[in-house]
Amino acid sequence: MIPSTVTIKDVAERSGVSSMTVSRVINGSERVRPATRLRVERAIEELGYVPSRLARGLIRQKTGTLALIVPDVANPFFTLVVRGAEDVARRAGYRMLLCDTRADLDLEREVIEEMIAHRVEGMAIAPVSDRSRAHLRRVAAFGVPFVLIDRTIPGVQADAIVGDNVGGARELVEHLLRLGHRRIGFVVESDDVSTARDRRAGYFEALRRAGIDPDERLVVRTSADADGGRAGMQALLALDERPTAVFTVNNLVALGAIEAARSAALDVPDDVALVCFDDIEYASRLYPFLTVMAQPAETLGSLWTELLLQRVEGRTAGDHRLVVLPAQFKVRKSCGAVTA
Amino acid sequence: MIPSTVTIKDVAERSGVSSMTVSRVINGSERVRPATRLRVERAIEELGYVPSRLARGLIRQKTGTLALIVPDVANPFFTLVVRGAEDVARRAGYRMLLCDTRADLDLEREVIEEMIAHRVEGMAIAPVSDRSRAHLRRVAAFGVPFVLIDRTIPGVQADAIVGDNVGGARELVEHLLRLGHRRIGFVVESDDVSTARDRRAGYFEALRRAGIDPDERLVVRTSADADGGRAGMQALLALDERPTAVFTVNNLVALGAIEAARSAALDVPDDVALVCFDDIEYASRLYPFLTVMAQPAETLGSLWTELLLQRVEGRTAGDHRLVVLPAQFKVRKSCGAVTA
DNA sequence: GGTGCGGGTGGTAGCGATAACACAGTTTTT
DNA sequence: AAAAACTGTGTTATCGCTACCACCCGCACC
Repeated sequence: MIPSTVTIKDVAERSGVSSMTVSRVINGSERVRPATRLRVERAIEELGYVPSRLARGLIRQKTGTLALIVPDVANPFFTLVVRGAEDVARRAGYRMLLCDTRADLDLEREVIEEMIAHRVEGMAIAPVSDRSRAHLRRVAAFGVPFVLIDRTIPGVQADAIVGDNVGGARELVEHLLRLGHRRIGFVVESDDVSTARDRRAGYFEALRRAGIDPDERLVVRTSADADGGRAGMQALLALDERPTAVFTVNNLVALGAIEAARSAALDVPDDVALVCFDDIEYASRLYPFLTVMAQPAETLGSLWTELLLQRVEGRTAGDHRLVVLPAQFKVRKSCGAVTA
Repeated sequence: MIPSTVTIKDVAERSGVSSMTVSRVINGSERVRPATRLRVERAIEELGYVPSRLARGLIRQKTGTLALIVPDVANPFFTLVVRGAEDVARRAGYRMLLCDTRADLDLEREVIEEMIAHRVEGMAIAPVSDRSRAHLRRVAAFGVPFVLIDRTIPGVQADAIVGDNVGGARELVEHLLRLGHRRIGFVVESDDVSTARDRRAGYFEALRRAGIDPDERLVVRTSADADGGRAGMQALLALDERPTAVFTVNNLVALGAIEAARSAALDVPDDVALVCFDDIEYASRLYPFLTVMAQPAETLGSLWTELLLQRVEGRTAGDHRLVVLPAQFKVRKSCGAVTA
């Protein structure tokens, strides 16, 4: 046990050549006589030699690893991002270090530092909030290419891939307006996350276009999870004039909102209509009643490698690009027409 | 840009000491005069130096990384495993390389090879099937400690953490029996996955204890995803004497089964009762009608590091341990009593 | 005033791989 | 036939860091 790792020298010795020749065989160089190559390959086989990426990385100054940093891997949206990212990274010959920041700024700083120490060749980051700016500047200062995913940050120059938050939100709200809703609640997280900001903008834009004077009391700010959704919905239902429809900033918030509505003995969509951003794949199959603006999460996860590798390999030196992926509107039954 | 990475020598030069002293400062050695330490720390700060884990790993023969290899990160069960694993790995001072094998044996072999090349200090593997045996032998031969999670493999000596599949399945089926069901269908994947084998054993055990002669036609073998569930349910519904209740091997299969039942204009649980292994967190909140045997996925993901690190750090040299986590029975409404 | 000791620091040699060059032997070119 | 080009291989010098040992210094001790 613990066979003190076979090195290139062991292989060289066993096959009676220098380690350079072994290196050439490993790397598929042409400049090796077939007979020699065969001897080396047999020695590799017999010894079970696997070249160390550590050593190779040190001399080549490339580790072959990328980092993906997200606020919550268990969020169904990011789960798909992760799968898309892992897949393309591997196809491109890279391994992926996954970090979950738990939406914690300090933890984010810490893991970013660790990824720098690991000399990852690039990072994809869904930042916690605008306050992640300092962390990203550090990454940039260190010369590590990175791509923002899902969320942008004002003042941070970088390639970014996001969904169409303004347009998507507007479309969802316009859908509710077409159904006759006039008092539309909005449950949203803090404004220092770009997605929240943009969806808020879309919400107001839709109302303005419809000539509706927005009522600030209908906009509730909470945390971006199910607990927040529950609290937000409760707040909306407690209003004197409660909304007939509610737009929640994402899927988890929607879940909490539905639970709160049920607790108040209200039915979705009969008593209160509901729409949200992001789909919940499995839940939607079981309960196909939630109207959502589904983002192409897996695509979002798979595109970043392309952008990143263009930077890494120096194929793109120009301006930073913002890729906005169109969201897909899925009308289901969570928003009946106003009947009252 | 590309500030050609600051090295320990740059720091040494700037602070007027040797790189050994800088190394001592980085590693918190006592043997450094406070004044010197201060000078070095300032230089580190000014240059933005971050020590390379590559170089350190090469000399220390430790990379500080672990690998987690699962068949599908987007499966809600594994998603939780991933989160649990990432969390404890980081707390223990390790980074985590995540690999998704897509339940593909060839891909599994490939990623395992890559993880060996990366010199991870340990792996947690949810193997594709019993045919992963060869891959694990390779890992063992290389002296890399590993833990099996969720699935065991006959003949592979290793620490393992799994749910109580036999007991859980038996309990689910016994629940159906208590409700009066006698013809209980079982939709399961191939027998070369230990979870399927064990749940099958639990299914038969429950029937046997109840004195029921099992009908092999009620056991349908398909793939372990929603498509398989759909096909499996269709097959069961096409029987002359169709089952009044169905047990599916996991949550995704259950989703497909429900869809198939609906397509056949049958209601769950009124026309056919349904139970399954694994919960679907978000779906269950939205549609709280599925009776399941929930496994402590996140715990399963977090325990492995403990087992693994005991091996890595040589704290445990003894026999391999099998940790069986009790499953949690969640009775919801997907299994009404037999009314016909 | 040697000897011993421990604190603080530096020198040197690698970890395992590859880049860059060197070089002998063979083949092609002029 | 000499020069040029190519083939196949080895030598050497790192990559960035740390293990290991050497060393110098000041102070206590006998």
